[in-house]
Amino acid sequence: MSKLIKPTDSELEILNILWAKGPSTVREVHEVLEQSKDAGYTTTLKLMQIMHEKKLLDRDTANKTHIYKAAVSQKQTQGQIIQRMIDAAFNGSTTQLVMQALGNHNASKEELEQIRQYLEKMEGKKDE
Amino acid sequence: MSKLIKPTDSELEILNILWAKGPSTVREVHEVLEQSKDAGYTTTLKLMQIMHEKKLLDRDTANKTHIYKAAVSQKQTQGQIIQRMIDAAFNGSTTQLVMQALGNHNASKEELEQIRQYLEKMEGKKDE
DNA sequence: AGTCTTCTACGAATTGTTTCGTAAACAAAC
DNA sequence: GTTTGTTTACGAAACAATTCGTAGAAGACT
Repeated sequence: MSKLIKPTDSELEILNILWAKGPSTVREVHEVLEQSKDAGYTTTLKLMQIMHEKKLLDRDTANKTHIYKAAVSQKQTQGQIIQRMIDAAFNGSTTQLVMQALGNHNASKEELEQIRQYLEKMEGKKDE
Repeated sequence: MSKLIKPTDSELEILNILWAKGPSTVREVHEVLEQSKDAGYTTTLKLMQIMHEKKLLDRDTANKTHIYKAAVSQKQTQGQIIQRMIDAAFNGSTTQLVMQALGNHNASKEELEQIRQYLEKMEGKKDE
């Protein structure tokens, strides 16, 4: 049984920062956040405290300035978000999602090639 | 400029029903909804009224029993949902999303083949 | 020690979503 | 025409997410 991870959009922004930077203080996270959105410091603090309550973040309170880090893996979180979206908006069809994503986005030749190779690797696995 | 479509999860459930069934009454939608969740009739009604205010649904009030239909296309809605998710959870990389989706889900050989063909068609287009 | 800054904690206001009770309009059935 | 059932409209309650002001603790600076 694996835990249900359902971050809100704001929470996901914070998780992204922590995944990229590793363990950080509220101030460090806030400084990154400030670049893209307009929010006060205590707003970021409160959000991260709530995320800690929800077990999305771990924190080290040994020092006055607490250190937070993601308590959920990027991969697992992405997996669950995708799955929910496939169920909610794509009638459960991964294929539909993938095609929509590719068709929508005007991927570069390099990207398409990368995906094609990945696909072949997977098809190969099926033959074993 | 195309309109921003941001349905909540509940709203998306209703959109899915209307996309599948076409124009329907509140009761018809509610009866489908009831199968998967537990909500009163007036809850469904209110949701659909709000969706009409938000221009997610059109309605025909010629008769006492109103007829609702989706005012946004499935394709456009799916496209926007995917794009938001790519930006919010996949660092803007469609490739990352596609690989995660494929890797996660254990797609069947047929599905993989279908996607591979789609890919080739796209790569072909790039050469024109 | 006293001042200044930084940080956490708390609580409240705001906003948005979801839920449903109740009433009024309307139609159908008796 | 009065009862019964279905529908819409309205309003309010319950809940969750977001925002931020304020207070107090902790440390740094002189």
